[in-house]
Amino acid sequence: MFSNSLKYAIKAVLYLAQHSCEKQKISAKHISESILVPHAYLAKLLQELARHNIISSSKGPKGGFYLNQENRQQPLINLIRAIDGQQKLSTCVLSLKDCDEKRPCPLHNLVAPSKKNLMDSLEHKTLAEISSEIEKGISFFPL
Amino acid sequence: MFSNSLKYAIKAVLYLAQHSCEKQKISAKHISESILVPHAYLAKLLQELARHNIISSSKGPKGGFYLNQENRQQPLINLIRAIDGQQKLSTCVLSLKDCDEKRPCPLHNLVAPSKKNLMDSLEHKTLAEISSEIEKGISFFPL
DNA sequence: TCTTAAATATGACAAATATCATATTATTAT
DNA sequence: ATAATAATATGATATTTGTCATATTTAAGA
Ligand code: FES
Ligand code: FES
Repeated sequence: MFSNSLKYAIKAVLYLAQHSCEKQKISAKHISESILVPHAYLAKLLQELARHNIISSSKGPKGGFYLNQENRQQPLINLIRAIDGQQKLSTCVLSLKDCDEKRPCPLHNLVAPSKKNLMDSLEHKTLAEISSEIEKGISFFPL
Repeated sequence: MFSNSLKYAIKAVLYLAQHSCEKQKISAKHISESILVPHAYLAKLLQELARHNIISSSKGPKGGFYLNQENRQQPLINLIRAIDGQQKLSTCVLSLKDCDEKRPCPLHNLVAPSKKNLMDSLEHKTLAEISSEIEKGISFFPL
């Protein structure tokens, strides 16, 4: 459902949401060891996320990656789009040209409701909200 | 969302649902030309589907692939499992070991309802039903 | 029984994704 | 200023997925 890269990216960002702030930046190495993801690979993903302004970064000693307030207020879908690209989730499941309510493909009516539901969720849930649910014990993020 | 292989397989099976029966078998070559899928690749997929009893086949002249009554009564999920394997749809979106309502991962509550909804749909909709909707003009299957 | 049409089995090749490595650049602190 | 730290840019390798090709087996029909 989600690519490997995306899973890693989500884990890393959630880790940052919980352990970083403007004053407490975290290195790619530290993150990779914490969430058990190959560090060279994660570094690349983090760079991509920083480039898309999903996360923040600063170079040099005491530098690292972190989430600022603006980052935290973004919906999860932004992260997904940054890693997997724009279209992945929005195209027809059979890759037909125009996925259209007027001319639905044989699977459209079957999957469209679930998909719309999922998209709405991803569109509205912010990183801050997800992080807060972990803190409240509503969800669990094992490392 | 669905792999390329799966999309091709679904198209081929829907084509068979509409154009084949025990007395009217269709060759891989004919199918591949009709649904515009590379024929060597499709042949492999069709063989895999036949092996899993999603579709029927017979060798030799006048042979080919087709759907019998039993094939048509199967839910779409069987086809998906035959091509993409058992686990793809059932695992945690973050690949955590036990996706559990008791200990939901940070994305579980967000995606689980949509996923459950989709799984239920795929579990209950038969190939016959999908095919019938195309015939009734409820959905469209452009070739 | 022989030819032919088709699936089946197997494997080679290509492209995309995932993984690893390294040289460069920027920033902090001494 | 200089040394150390950490991101950035770039690219190499490995694995998976997608694509293509071919030899073998089975069954129909002449
Ligand atoms: S037309 Fe295929 S999913 Fe909408
Ligand atoms: S625990 Fe991750 S999706 Fe259920």
